[in-house]
Amino acid sequence: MKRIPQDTILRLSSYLMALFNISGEMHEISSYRLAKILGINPNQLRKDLSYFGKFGRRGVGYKVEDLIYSLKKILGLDKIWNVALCGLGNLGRALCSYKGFSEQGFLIKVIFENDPKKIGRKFNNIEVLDYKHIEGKIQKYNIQIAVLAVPVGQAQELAEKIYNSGIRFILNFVPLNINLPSDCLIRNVYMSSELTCLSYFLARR
Amino acid sequence: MKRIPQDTILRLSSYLMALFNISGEMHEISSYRLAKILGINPNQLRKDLSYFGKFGRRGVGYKVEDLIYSLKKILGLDKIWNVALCGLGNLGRALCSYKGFSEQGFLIKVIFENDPKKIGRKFNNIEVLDYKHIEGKIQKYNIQIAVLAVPVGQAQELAEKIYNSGIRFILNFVPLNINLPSDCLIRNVYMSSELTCLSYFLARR
DNA sequence: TAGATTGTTAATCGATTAACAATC
DNA sequence: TAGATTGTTAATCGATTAACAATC
Repeated sequence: MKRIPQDTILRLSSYLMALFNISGEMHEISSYRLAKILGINPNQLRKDLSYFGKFGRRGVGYKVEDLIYSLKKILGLDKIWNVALCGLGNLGRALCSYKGFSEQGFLIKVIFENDPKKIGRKFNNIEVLDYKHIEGKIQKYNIQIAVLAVPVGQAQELAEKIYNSGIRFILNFVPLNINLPSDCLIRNVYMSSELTCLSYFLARR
Repeated sequence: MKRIPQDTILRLSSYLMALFNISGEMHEISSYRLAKILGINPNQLRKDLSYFGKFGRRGVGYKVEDLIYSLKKILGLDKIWNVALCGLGNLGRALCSYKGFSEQGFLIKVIFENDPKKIGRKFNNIEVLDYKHIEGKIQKYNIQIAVLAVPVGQAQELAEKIYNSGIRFILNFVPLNINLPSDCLIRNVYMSSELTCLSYFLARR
């Protein structure tokens, strides 16, 4: 199979999102209509899908339920993934309570902290453990993904601990470019950068 | 000036982030070293900067403090922007308490909600008001940016209200493609899509 | 001066869009 | 059948990378 751009994967995810949102109202949809909802080019939508197979009927379009099913499978959302949340600050607590994650099969199984006041308690019925115990607990809970929501100063060191415990998939909310070997996939969510992007255009409006 | 790619703006923001993180330790830095920290090509860094002028010294590199100053100015971070937060759920509360925003000059001035239990109170010393009053309050507080963190079902209607009140810059956390006239700039933060991207590669590992 | 590094143009690469035969 | 829409190849477009003269 040809190498698939990471942007394609992100778009597939947005197609799925849009399909969820219309699934109550529509049974079938054409690439043209779906692309319009998403504000993109229908050719791109079809091209993205074509990397993975044929999902529509010529002259008709796509069955919404079928395409949802196919996309979930392509994206690995037909499985359950176990997640470790690192950092139980404001953002960590919000992420922990966020329904969107569990609905998609991402389950937060354990929380890591270094604040003695938080360690040993539970949050949302999830154990809050000391950073020190990461290694063993990653195995115990069969964690595949780590979510980083700690202060900037702690992030790099913690990321290395996580890497050494065997984790290779990280969702990073810390405004810092984390340095790990290239076999580790890191997706960065830089919220301030998004605002900054708005700021740039605001200043030139 | 040549049209500047939006990706360039996002990268400039990441350069600034990296410079903040090293500003305590280094006085000068070359494009080569800075690019290495960021995991990108130094040519790209120089190219991105070249859209806006000359910021380094040949044979030497860039003064960290100077480049920070220049980037802040380019990105409009030398100004204060007033923000309205819509939705005081888990995510809304986290965003409201997030230091990263205010540090960069993004000040949340008012919060909008439709839950009668929340309306009329204060959160972090910020007024929580009814959606109904958006129009007038946007003017009163001189708001430039709206942050959307409401349930999916309310987002489109609310976005239209915001648009009609004159806002043209939106940071959207709702997993929905919001449809507004093209003179409105919307940056989407789809947190689930980021996890989904990890899921895709996990499933194929 | 010699070495280093910028700013910028040119070359390459990849992604998006257009076009259209296949087919429902 | 005629109209619609897919799947896919080819053309275009833009972004990234390479290269190098300018210059500190």
